Amino acid sequence: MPFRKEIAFRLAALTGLTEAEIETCLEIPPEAALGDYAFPCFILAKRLKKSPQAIAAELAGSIEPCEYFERTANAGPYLNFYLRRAYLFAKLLPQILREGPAYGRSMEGEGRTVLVDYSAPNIAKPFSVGHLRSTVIGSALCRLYRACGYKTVGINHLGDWGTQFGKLITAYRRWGEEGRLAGEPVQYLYHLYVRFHQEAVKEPQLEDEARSWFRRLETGDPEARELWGRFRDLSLADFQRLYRYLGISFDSYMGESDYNDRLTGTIELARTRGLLMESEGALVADLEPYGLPACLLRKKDGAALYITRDLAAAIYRHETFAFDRMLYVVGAEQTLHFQQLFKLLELMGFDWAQSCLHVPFGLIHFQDGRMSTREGKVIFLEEVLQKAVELAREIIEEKNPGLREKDRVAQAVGLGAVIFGDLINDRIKDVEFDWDKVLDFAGETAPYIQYSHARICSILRRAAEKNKGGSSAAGPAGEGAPLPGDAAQDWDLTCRQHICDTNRAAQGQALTLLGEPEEEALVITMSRFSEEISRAVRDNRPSCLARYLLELARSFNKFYHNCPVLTAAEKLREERLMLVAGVRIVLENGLAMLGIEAPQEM
RNA sequence: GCGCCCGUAGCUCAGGGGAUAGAGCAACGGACUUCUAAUCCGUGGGUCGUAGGUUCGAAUCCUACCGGGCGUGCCA
Repeated sequence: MPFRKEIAFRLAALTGLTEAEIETCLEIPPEAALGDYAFPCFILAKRLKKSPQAIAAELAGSIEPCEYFERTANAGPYLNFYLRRAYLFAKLLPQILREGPAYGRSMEGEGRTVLVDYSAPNIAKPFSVGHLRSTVIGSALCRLYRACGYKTVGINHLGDWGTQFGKLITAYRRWGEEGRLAGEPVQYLYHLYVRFHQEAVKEPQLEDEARSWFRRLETGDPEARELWGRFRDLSLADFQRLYRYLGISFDSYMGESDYNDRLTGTIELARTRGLLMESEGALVADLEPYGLPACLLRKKDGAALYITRDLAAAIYRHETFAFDRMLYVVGAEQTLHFQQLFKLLELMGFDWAQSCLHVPFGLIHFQDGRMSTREGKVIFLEEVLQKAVELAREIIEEKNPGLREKDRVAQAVGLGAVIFGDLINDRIKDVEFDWDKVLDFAGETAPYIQYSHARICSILRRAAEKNKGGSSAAGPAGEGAPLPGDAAQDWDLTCRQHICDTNRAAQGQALTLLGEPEEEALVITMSRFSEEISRAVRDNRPSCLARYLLELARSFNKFYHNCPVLTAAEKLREERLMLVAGVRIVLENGLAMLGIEAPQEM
């Protein structure tokens, strides 16, 4: 809704401030009684040589009511704007119902392409909860940018190259058993990886052997290539199973190994730009003049490094996708790496280096220290997801044993809880892994939002049944709970029918009966949906949207407890049905942007 | 040593120049003959790490210090 812009436009004419300046100062008052938007007048005090209180009073007197705002009032140094309730109920609400799944989408990024590099697990290491953050944050960012009209390309830059493969080859040649590899590939490779590090403590020459095997891999040694290929394929298949389960997909799986034939060219380019010097047999870029430590592009044994492959990948991506922006959703511990990467790209003459952005996030750790794949101190994502889904299943069994499609609902709720748990907090914060928290489905969680959504669906379903004289259109059993993601079925027919009815009603009549504080709070909160999406995109922080959805769900639950829908008098019932149908749309669309399903029953 | 990040209620965290610092969890007390109690209502709970500074105004910006995390050339 264009409320902020409207205020900025009107105040710009009266104050001489620019619209952008005004928009950035606008706030939401701490109490509903103080209005819906507020402009603090302090910044004008000096210029006008008047007290902010006087300015607020003056402005309040010279702003006429309009379509959006029914009045303005000064409260101390603030100029407060009161949204026209009739507008919200009669215009915004029908708009939400009309747009349905499209509500919240915008075209603000039209014509621009954003690459998002995320997940990027190390092949041949099991997927741990540590990898979840990049996966879930990156996936949400893709969906959010897409919702804003950007063309997005999600890239899974697989960690399928590097010294760890030398380690694995070494370990497999020493202790490997064909049968075990075939049986449980990822678990077994992990076992070998841990064993390698255990043995390497006693036998340090293992590390040299591993480096040498990696070097042979790089030069195309057939035995090394053959083993690497098998490790890679087996692991990738396992990851893809997990991504499918999580409902996450990528546009490209190009990994580190895919850039091998571009490494020499990349190094040459850096050399011709005068960026490289030799030091102790290695090729080094001196970044000292830019306040960064020097970085190695090639080891003394001739093998390339992570940053070399990242340079090659970035160049390739810009050639291929001509992106306007590229995000690297990678842990904060790699901040320095990306500073060096971006600086090198710039020095190599790529002006698009400034379009590259590291989107860092904090570490997941245990109470007593960090997770470590090498030491075997990890929690597998698979285990977390399984436990969450199982628990959801138990709760369903206890609370709603008659529910159809229990497994699918349990999956939506369990996965939702885990995904949301990772998105709710500012990504930069470290998080302590805590089973109790992961398996908590009450309070600020996805199940809380999903439950609100399911309750609305239940109201809409009952209303539709009532309208049809008891005959249900929900399917053969009449109690169906189809889940989103099921193409044609993802929208319960009864709900759809009902929304069509209310939509027709909305066009024909003004909504005049709504006006309880809970009802106003709902529609005002809904009006902020697109603002919150924009903010999440602007700051690359899905947590903004996650928190907003909680607020809306909380607001709905208050309404639910204070304002009966089905038992209200007929006209009021119709209007309230429209209201909750709108809330349902926002909840479902918002959850979808976070990669979370919204079951219609739970 | 140097660099970056974090420090807000017992716990987990919002708020990132503006009105009386907010949620959830945990604790205690209430609400299911009424649209799903995975819910709602109420109570208690704060030197916003410390000390300075900038400002009409600081949890928010700056400086220093303290505490924790991460990084700091042959890993990714």
